Amino acid sequence: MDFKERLIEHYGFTERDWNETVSRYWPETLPARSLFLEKGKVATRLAYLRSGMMRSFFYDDRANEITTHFFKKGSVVISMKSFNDQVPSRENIIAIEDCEMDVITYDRMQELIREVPAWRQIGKDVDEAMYNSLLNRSIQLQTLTASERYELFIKKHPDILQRVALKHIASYLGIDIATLSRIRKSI
Amino acid sequence: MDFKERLIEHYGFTERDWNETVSRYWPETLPARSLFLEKGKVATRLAYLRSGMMRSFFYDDRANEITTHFFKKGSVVISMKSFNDQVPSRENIIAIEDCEMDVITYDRMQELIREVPAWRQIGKDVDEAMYNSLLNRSIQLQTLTASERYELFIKKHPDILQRVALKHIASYLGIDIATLSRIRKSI
DNA sequence: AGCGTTGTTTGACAAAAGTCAAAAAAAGGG
DNA sequence: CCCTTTTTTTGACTTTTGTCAAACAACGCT
Repeated sequence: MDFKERLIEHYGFTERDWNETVSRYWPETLPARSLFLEKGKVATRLAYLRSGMMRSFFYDDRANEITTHFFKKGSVVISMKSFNDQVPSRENIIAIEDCEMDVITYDRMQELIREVPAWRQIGKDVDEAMYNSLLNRSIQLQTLTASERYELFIKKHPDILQRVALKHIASYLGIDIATLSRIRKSI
Repeated sequence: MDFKERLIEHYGFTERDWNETVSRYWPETLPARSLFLEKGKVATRLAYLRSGMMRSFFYDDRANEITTHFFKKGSVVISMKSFNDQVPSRENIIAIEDCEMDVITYDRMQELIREVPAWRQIGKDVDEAMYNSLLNRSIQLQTLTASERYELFIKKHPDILQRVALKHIASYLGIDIATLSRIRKSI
């Protein structure tokens, strides 16, 4: 089911709603290793990721990159706090691979919500999905050992494993890269 | 600043808005060690905690209680997913001390949002505050050692430390109770 | 106040995870 | 394709954290 069908089925979109929507999004590409959002800047845009992969990260006190999220094809790329409140972002979002996306600005999104009220609900649902995934993640960090976290990760995200540097997965899981390497050998 | 003043100042409440609001909340008390919300049940209520303290928790595979959140005086007691989506809760919420609260049901809240649209924004703001606190928490679990997590916790929540069993703080921080006891001795 | 229950500390030990440094492997760019 | 840079693996070692069991302390209830 593609995006349009989902909007019609889930949110009762009419043909007009769809036209109001597509007229405010535009396609963009982002080459691998370039930033979608930079720390300190306000997130003015949100993207629907058609292909490729991104990750969000920040630097800890020793200047290590700490990865906080992976964005896969079909998901919404957003820094929730920065976009929703229009405040400077604390994290960077960077393309891991060449990406194709549909982009909308904050202002256009506000317009769209006025024109197509269902978008308010969609926004809420996106926020909620991100909250739930964060809740799962934090429970895992709280209760599982390093190898349990890794095994769960490869079970749930075999696709990410194939395409992302192990050091990013290690930092995402809160494991030292050398330790992760040994965990992988022992499985 | 009390609750009414905050609503007037922050959300532009009128006298009428305030009356619509208070008519839908009612005071309730909950004695220490009794449940505000039970796992498996739909969260039909939300509470503003006037006094006392609560915590949310679930059981892991070895039947240990895993504490996921502490609710202090002045905060909103809610199981976000269960209340917002009206689905069965995965967690319990229990009073740690005798609690006084102002309670509203999901249905009344929907009414209130229709009568006083600012409540939609308040709901969003509450959700967002919970998201941000969860994000901080998960970054801490991801990047800090057990003792760093504990030291940060006592710095940010000295009040909780005084009033809550250490084993709940230990499980909240993802630390074994014996290890926490040794960390405390070493500080 | 007394008693049973629950929570906390401690010791001895084991397991898990991190550190540092070097070597090996893989990836990126001309 | 080669060279440089980055990433991953590995070894030797240290530190951190967990486990189990027992002793001790605090708490809740009658």
